[in-house]
Amino acid sequence: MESCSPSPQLSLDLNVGLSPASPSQPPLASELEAKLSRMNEENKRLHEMLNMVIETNDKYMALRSKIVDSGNGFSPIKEPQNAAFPTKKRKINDTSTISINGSSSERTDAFLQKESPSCKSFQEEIKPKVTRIFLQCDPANPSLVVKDGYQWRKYGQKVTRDNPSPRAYFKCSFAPSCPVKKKVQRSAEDESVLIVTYDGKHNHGYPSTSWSENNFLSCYAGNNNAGSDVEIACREIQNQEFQTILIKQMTNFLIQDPSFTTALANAISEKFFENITDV
DNA sequence: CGTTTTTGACCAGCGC
DNA sequence: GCGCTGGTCAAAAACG
Repeated sequence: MESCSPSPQLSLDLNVGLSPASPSQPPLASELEAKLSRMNEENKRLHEMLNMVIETNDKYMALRSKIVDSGNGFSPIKEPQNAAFPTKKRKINDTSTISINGSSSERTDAFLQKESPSCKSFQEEIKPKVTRIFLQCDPANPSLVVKDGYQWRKYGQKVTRDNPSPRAYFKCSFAPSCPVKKKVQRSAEDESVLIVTYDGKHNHGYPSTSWSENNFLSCYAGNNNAGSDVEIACREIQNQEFQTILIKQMTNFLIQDPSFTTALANAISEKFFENITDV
């Protein structure tokens, strides 16, 4: 995953050790090892970034539930009755929702508003135990396999009432005692969107391999060119524009959540009044 | 031959 | 209690 290295450093490193007189000479083993170690470092870095995003999300969820618990005038909003997650029969666990889209933030926002009109990404009474992720994937590919770095064993598939696309059920098979399950289903409204619901928490470390992470990233970037998707995805993540979009998208989630903005306003005004009363 | 996937059957929760 | 539905089980098939 050489393209995942920070680009200025990469362009320098690639020329190290290459003799100008023999440009066609194959790279030395030491160079390959160096590249491999750089790739591993980059994988770690990306994984840390992913964890940071998840952590930030969890912190927000915890903050929100505290605000709701304290009776600040926020009422939990029920899960919308949408096609992918009907609520008629089963109690749906509180979920956090993360949308991952490599191409367009507007598209994801529009989808979320369409898919979950009342939730608009974070408007639910939420515990971090269940996480829902929206993935942009190739609609022509019928596979419900989402490579996210963990090992999953499929144990069931079911066509649900309100969605013609089957829902696949997976258990984490990396550790025999790991209780984590996930459900994968295409959105009834947009077949290019996979809805992945993670249930539970892994009781083992992240089985980090460059291959699995690369595959997750290739799906993450929503790119269909199998041969070069990893490189393109890595380039996209390194791309400042991509990171800007990611930050914008996270900011939009928070801004669009009226509960969050109200809570923020309350917190600011509280602090403001504290200062006034202190004087 | 071990692992994974498929798929029909079964179970449990919920509304009526 | 009954029927509907989502979730899980487990045997058979497929795969590497």
